Amino acid sequence: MQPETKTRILDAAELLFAQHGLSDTSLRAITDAAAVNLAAVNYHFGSKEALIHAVFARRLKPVNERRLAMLDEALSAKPGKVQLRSILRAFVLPLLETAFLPPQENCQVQLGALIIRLYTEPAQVVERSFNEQMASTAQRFVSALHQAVPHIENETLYWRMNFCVGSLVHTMHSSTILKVVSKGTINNPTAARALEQMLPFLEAGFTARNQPS
Amino acid sequence: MQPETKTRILDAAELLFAQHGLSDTSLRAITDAAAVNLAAVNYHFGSKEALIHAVFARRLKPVNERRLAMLDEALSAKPGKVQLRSILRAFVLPLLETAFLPPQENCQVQLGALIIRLYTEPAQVVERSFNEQMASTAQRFVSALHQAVPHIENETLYWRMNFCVGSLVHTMHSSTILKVVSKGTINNPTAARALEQMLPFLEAGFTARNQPS
DNA sequence: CTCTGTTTCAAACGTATGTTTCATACGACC
DNA sequence: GGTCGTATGAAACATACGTTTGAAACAGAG
Repeated sequence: MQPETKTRILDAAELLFAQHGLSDTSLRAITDAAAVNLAAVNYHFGSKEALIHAVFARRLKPVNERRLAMLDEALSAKPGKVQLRSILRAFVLPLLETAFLPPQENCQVQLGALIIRLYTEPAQVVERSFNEQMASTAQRFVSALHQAVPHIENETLYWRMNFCVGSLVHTMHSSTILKVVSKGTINNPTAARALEQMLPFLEAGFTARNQPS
Repeated sequence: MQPETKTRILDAAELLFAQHGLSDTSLRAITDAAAVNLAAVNYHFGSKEALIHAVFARRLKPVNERRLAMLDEALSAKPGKVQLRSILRAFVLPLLETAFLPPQENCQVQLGALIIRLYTEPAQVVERSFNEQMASTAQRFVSALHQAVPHIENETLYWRMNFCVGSLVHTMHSSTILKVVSKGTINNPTAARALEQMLPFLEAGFTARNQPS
């Protein structure tokens, strides 16, 4: 028995989904890349839709677990004064590090491009994956942020959380755009580089007062 | 002669592309919605790919023109001291106002969901549209920002520009996510509301110093 | 070895896709 | 009114898709 078949499919599917999108990746392309039989997908996963769900779940689950672990640590560090930056880091770092992970031998994670699919492919396929993995996580971070910057009203906090997610997702996805706009100055951004650029930006944004323009 | 056929196709295609994605929208679905013959698409546009390009060009061109016009105004207002916020507004407002436009009679613009496709559908189809419309615009804004916040080094400016685009794109796209996370508090965001939330956030982010964490 | 449950394989099924074809209808111009 | 370039129409084309089928290969247990 080769239990590798399932993971081989997952690896190939993840890469191709990230590169070409969910709909533009055929099961035949996946099974060819994985060097398995076409019928293996339906045998092991049941359907293409179920495969998509499995691909996302495999990556998002550990990321969100690490996020919440870091958040707990950030919240318990100083009971009185909650550090804004450590909360932001807990939200941002696990995703960035996974996204900018250098390609492994068998399985090259392409989380950035993959996550974009979560936000674009409109079917319930993806909405389910998102709600399961992300919604509760986001809720916990919002309430943590509320402690860190109590002078910011709730609605503004939601907006800024949204901006934060946008910056994060876009950073993971479009390092190519970054390359183009910077005329090649920024070539191969690492997670650490992205982090040290991102945290001051977000921190300043979250503490800003909403003075009228 | 009905010149409306082309625009009817464009309108239907734009709506369906935004809702279901480029690949998941068939020409038959478009022509059915537009109440035109199936062959009309290939007759008027040549191919599905050319139709996609036309759909994007129709919306992005006026947005970028307005952006550059507002940027010129912002730069010429005070020759000595360039206002950061007016630059950011020039970059953000045209897109937001188009994205949050209430649905018209014939043609309901869905620019937010549409733009996401630009960043996701990886084919050269879309890359061409992006490069044509966006690259030069971004360049001009970066150099304008350089005047407004001269104490920020160039690489950081590129990163922040990227964060800005991410916040913008994500805001236009995921008003539904905003609704979910805010538990319904934020229901139907307008362009003005998004703007007054976004500008202080971005302004603070752009002026922030990159102190180490 | 035989039997049983699991996994692989080649082939086929039905359907949906983008594109093309060719005949018809329309509208302006001489 | 006849003619020509443009536009529409119904139908067909070839291909690619997700899924299913049924037989073969394989594993471990009795």
